[in-house]
Amino acid sequence: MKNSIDQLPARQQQALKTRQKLLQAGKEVFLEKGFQKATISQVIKKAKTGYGTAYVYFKNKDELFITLMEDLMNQFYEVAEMPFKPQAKEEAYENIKKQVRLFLQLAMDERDMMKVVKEAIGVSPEIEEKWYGIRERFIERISVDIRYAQAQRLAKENLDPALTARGWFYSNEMFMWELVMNQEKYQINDVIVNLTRMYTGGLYE
Amino acid sequence: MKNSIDQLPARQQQALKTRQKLLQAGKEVFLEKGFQKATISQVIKKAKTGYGTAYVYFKNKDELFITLMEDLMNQFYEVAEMPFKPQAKEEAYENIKKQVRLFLQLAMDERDMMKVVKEAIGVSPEIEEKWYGIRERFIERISVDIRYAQAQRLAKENLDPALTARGWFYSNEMFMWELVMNQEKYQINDVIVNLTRMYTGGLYE
DNA sequence: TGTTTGATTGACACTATGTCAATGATATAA
DNA sequence: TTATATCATTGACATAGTGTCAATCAAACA
Repeated sequence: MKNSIDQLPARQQQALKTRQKLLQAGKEVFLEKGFQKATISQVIKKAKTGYGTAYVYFKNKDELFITLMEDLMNQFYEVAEMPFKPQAKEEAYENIKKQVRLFLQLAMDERDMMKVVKEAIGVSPEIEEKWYGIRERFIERISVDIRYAQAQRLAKENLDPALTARGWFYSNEMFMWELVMNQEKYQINDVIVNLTRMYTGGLYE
Repeated sequence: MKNSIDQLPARQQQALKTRQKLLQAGKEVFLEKGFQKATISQVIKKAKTGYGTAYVYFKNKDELFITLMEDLMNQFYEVAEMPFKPQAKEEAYENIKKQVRLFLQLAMDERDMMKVVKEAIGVSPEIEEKWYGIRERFIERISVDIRYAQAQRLAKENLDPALTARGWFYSNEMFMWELVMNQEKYQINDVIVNLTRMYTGGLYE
């Protein structure tokens, strides 16, 4: 149990605690005010620290938010890495549906936070970059899956894996944001079924 | 020729001219600095007017930018309203390809401005709203097209027109932004062909 | 106990916004 | 022609946020 928090020197303990207070207060303020309207003053007030203290632990508002996002983003990375080795078209269809559901469900489980994330992506280049990392990870992974399906003669070979993966993820991502911002508008299941049908079979007879 | 600019009272002429100077200066500043880093001070300096003058003609930076966007947005509306009455699957495929090309081409022709638009969408709820208007117009129009194709027995009837239209537009939109931000990464033709193939025929055999 | 180290702090300099009372120039009326 | 009304123009001001830093305070150490 070396390095357990409660046997650190009291000074470092205190510092850790201050940092935690700032993170907790930050989360509350971001959820309440949104990203743009949240200010450092509101955070330090809620955390009961001095103004300068926030800047000791975080370079600025963006960095504070990125730290708060990290957990959530790691969960997305996990979904992106799901294995995919279908032996038949039907199995592929089911696998795909399952991954779409996990992706959308994760976003909906963290809906309040995801709303703030969306706002933050638009405002802060650093946070946008973080999200692009997730996106590219998904697309890379889906590309691999498509190449695998093509090798198995399940998928059409005249489609470019990278472009197809990208287009497919874009639809998923945008529906995700739509559901996050506008839960009531669509049934999550309808979205999944329609997306997957489109992807696997196309629109035309 | 009633109301032609040069027979208005000199005072109104002057006012019009001031407004134009602000718009021109605004465009230059936005293109040079981007949306967030553009300031009213930079604009009025370039327009050679007093600080307060900008606020006489525009409520704030957002309104000034929206005025500058208007032309461009109307061009998108025109693309959205393109007619679509295919008699056969091949004709549908060609029609769709044509519309995708117009959409992407318009964005690329106004690439510098579209970069700023993208940034502005993320920062300003009013501007985001404007873009959502365009998006919904496209989706509405595509939904109609899909229903038409379904009625003609060209398109699969087990797909929901509204959801399918939305998913399809999302792919197009996101590729558009990708091309705008990152021209060199993809060949515009490859994108069009792959998107259209996916949409009409799906990924799986 | 005295000294060093590092956590904490708020005042400060800076940058931007949006408002408004004053100014100046044009149109109108006498 | 002159007086007056109208309205475009203006920059100083109040406000609100950011990020920095020299000073302070308390724990660790010698």
